[in-house]
Formats: sequence, C-alpha cells, structure tokens
Amino acid sequence: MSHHKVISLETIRIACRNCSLSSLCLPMGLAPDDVERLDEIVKRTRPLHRGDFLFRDGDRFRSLYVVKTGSVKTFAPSPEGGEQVLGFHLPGEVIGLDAIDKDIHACSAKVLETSAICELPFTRLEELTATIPSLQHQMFRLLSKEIGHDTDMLLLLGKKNAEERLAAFLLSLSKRLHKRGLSATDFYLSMSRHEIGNYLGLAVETVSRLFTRFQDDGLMNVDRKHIQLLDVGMLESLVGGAGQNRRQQQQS
Amino acid sequence: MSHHKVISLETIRIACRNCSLSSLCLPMGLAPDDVERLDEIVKRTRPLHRGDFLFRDGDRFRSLYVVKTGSVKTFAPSPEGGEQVLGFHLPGEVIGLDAIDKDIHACSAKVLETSAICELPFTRLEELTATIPSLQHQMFRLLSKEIGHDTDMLLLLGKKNAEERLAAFLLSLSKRLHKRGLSATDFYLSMSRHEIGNYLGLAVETVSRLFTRFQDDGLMNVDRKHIQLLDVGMLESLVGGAGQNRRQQQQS
DNA sequence: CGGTTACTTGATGTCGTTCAAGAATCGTGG
DNA sequence: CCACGATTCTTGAACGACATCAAGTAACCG
Repeated sequence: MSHHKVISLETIRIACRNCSLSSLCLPMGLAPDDVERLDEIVKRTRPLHRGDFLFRDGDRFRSLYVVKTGSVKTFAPSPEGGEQVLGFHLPGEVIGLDAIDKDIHACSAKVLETSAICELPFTRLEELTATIPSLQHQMFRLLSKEIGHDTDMLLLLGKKNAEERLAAFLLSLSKRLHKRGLSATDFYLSMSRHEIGNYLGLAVETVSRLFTRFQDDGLMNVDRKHIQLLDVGMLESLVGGAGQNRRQQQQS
Repeated sequence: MSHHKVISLETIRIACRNCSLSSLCLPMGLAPDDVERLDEIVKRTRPLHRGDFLFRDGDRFRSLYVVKTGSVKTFAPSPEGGEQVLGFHLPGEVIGLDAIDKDIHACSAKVLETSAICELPFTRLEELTATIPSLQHQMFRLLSKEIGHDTDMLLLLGKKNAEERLAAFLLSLSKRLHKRGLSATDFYLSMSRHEIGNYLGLAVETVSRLFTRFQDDGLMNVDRKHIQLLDVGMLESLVGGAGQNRRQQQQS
C-alpha cells in the first residue's frame, strides 16, 4: 500500500509539538501543511489524574484519545457485574476506535496515573481524512493494527498458560515503552496485580505467585510496582511456547 | 456520526446484484451511482471448495474478501506449530482487515465448504473511499466493528467457562445466519469439533461432551453436523453468566 | 497512626485437559 | 456397492493447572 508517497510521517511526530500523535505518524505519512491541519483539530486537555474517566461505556462517541504521557486502562462490563480489562494504553496509543461502529462507547477508559491526553474530535478527523488520502490510509492502518493486537490477545488467552501470559505481558510493556524512548528493562507498573490478572484471564494470586517465581528464577526483579527485567531472552523463549507441553491443535 | 446523510445503504445490498457487500451496506449508506462505482471494482471469483485458501499467512495483502455463500475460517500459526482459529466467516462478512496495517497477511483463510467469495482490491477500494465520504465512514465502521467482535471474544476467553463459551458460539452463529435470512434454529456446522474447540480455547473432548449435555438438557438437538436449537432463551441465560459462580474481578 | 486496600503465601478444590479406547462416519478403490 | 482404512467424534477415567478459600503482612491514605 505504498501508493501514497507524498509524505514522511516521522515529520508529523515532530510537527505535533504539543501532542504526540505518533500513532497517526507512521513510517510514511503526511505533508507538512497537512500535519498543520491535523494539529489544528487536536484538543489538549489539562492533566488528568488517577481514577478520572475519559469516557464510560454507554457514552456517546465523540472523540478518539491519544495518550501523551501516563497510562489508561479500558475495560468492559461483563454480564454479571464483573469487568474485563481490555487493554492498558501507553503514550502514543489511541483509545476509542471500537466505538466508531455503533457511535456509542462499549467500554470505559480510566486513567491509571496522572496523564496528559489529547482529544481528537472524530467528525473533524473524518473531514480531514476525506481530504488527505495518506491520512485516510494511516487511519485504516491504525484500525487494522488494533485488530492485529486483539488477534494476538486471542492467541494468548486461547492457547497460552499462565507463565506464558505473564511473560508476554511484561515483554509487551517493555517493547512499547522502549518504542517511546523509555527503558525497556526498568519501569513502573501503573496497574494493580488485580488488573493484570483480569487482563490476562488469571486470578490475582496466580499473578503474584508468578512474579515471585520469575524473580526466584532470576528473570526479573520485582519490588512492589517497580519492575526490572534481567533476562529478556529467557522471557521471550518462555512466551514462544518453549515451555514444554502446550495444547497442540491442528485440524481438518 | 450521522453527518453523511446522502445515502441509504440498504440500497447497496440490492444494487450489488452479484455480490453481497452488505458489510459495506450498513443502515445508512451510498448514493446509487456510488454503489455502481463500488460494484465495478468487485471481482467475482469462481466457486471455491473445501480446503482452498483465500490467502496464507505471509502473503502480500492485496484484497479484502467478502463471503457471498458458504463459510471460511481464518487461523494464525502459533509459535510451536499449532494453530489458533481466529474466526468463522459467514455470508456477508469481510475477511482480511487485519492485514491492512503491515500490508502482509498474518493469518490464513481456508474455505470450509463450497463457497462463493467476492474479492475487493484494496488499493482501488481506497481510491473510492477517498472520493466518497460516506463510503469512507462505512469502512471506518467496518474496521471498528471488527475490533468490537474481537473485544467480545476477549471477554469470552478471559471470563467464561466452557459451557458459556459454547452457548455463546451457537448463539453467535444463530444470529448471524438469521441476519442473512437463514434459519436461526436449524443449521449445519461447516467446521469440525476440533476447530470449534480450538476457536473457543477448549479441547475437542470438552466440546463433544458439552454438545451431548446440551442435548440431554433439551437445549438443542445435535446430529453430527446438523444443529437444532430448541431453547434459545435458556442458551442466552447460560451465556449471561447465569451459571452460578463466575470469577468476579473488579479492581482499584 | 488506624483503617483500608493491595499484595503475598499456603492449603484445598475443581473444571477442563490429557490419556485411552471404542463407535460412527467418510472417502476411496476394488 | 461394499469393504477397508483413516478421520472424526464420543465417552470414560485420571491428572493437573489454576481458581478458590483463608490468613497474614505490607503499603497506602486520610
């Protein structure tokens, strides 16, 4: 799909002075003045704090949100009053894409720590994408990428055991933080063990036990919310299903 | 997002004489001549047969595919050689959206029974969406809807037990078939028990046992691949987590 | 500080997997 | 058309990974 050669999108990340729209700023991108136009519709919100909601499930869909700094979790109500944590969103990541279809949010977004969030009014964004083909393409890619992530999670929940899930989770955080110029091996968890477990389809106790086990095995250091990955290679091989017996399911 | 009032999209489904593009033909939609233009880029492929591939993981992404009749499964290779079934695709449903991002297919699509499939060359589609705002909006919705489905699956795999998963699966098939004018209570499964299990994160044996149990409980009749739902209401309440003890996970 | 919430750790239970074997179905060629 | 082997499906029995239950400890917050 490299038929929109017009632009270099790293540009946009730089151009977007006040807001890191790097999600829309993929490898190839936008002409400088288009960047300007995109930048114009971005609303900067004052810093939000732990517990604040970006939106709640049932709310009318108006905007996409881009995490600038901090972190946000999204979660959906499950039938009997529980919650399913759908994701943790780090700087540069976009929230709200799932609501475009029904024009209503099906999940809630809650700020995990003091965070800066940009708001992108969707109707205005759509007007822009209609005018700028390469931006349209970036939007398609963005939505598609989200589907890809979900697919990865399906594989995780469908086929991996507790150990593999937690290892994958840690490596995912690591990679995403690193992409934003932060340390890949030394970071703080802004979410509780409970939330991690919920996200990974595990009980809190299991998460806790695994953390201590990983530490005992010299894979990482855990001190409260402070994480240090010591053996990334080993964690990766854990995820890869190097763990002896996994359910082998080929069919037809 | 109802700012593109131009069109009625049920129109398109009718207008698309040879191909059921109802996925792009949502409640509100396209002007008749736009429909014509969309129709022009659709390639009709000769009927495909059980075992044929639409694409394989690693293939270059060129087109989206729309199931006209029959059914298709998509599946991704999991690290150690197993597969994760990602979805079963019935008439009217679109395949390949996850490949837009990387321009490479990350999963394979295999035909489950003799099927008619339409091909939509993506670059040509993108040219159209750039010109027709309402079509662009439909595309955004389509991608967003896919994310919503995945989200539902995450909740299923993360929080539901075997019984709830199978019930949800049956009801999902039922609803989707019904939407296409087929019976909601009497249908044939084009996929094997193994594939169902893989999709739902369960062992074949568990699926088999549940089918017999559901039948014993008078919820349905199962005869080989032939399914008759007898008590849809009861199945729905099963899914809803009416099943006694579910993992309650609220946090923070 | 004192109370609440988050986290850890151990003991026990259970749902679903795994192992094993038989039955039904399908496909294929004589 | 029937026989044969190969799948697919079903059913039973045993095991195991993770959940649940139950305390106890440590951090957080007003």
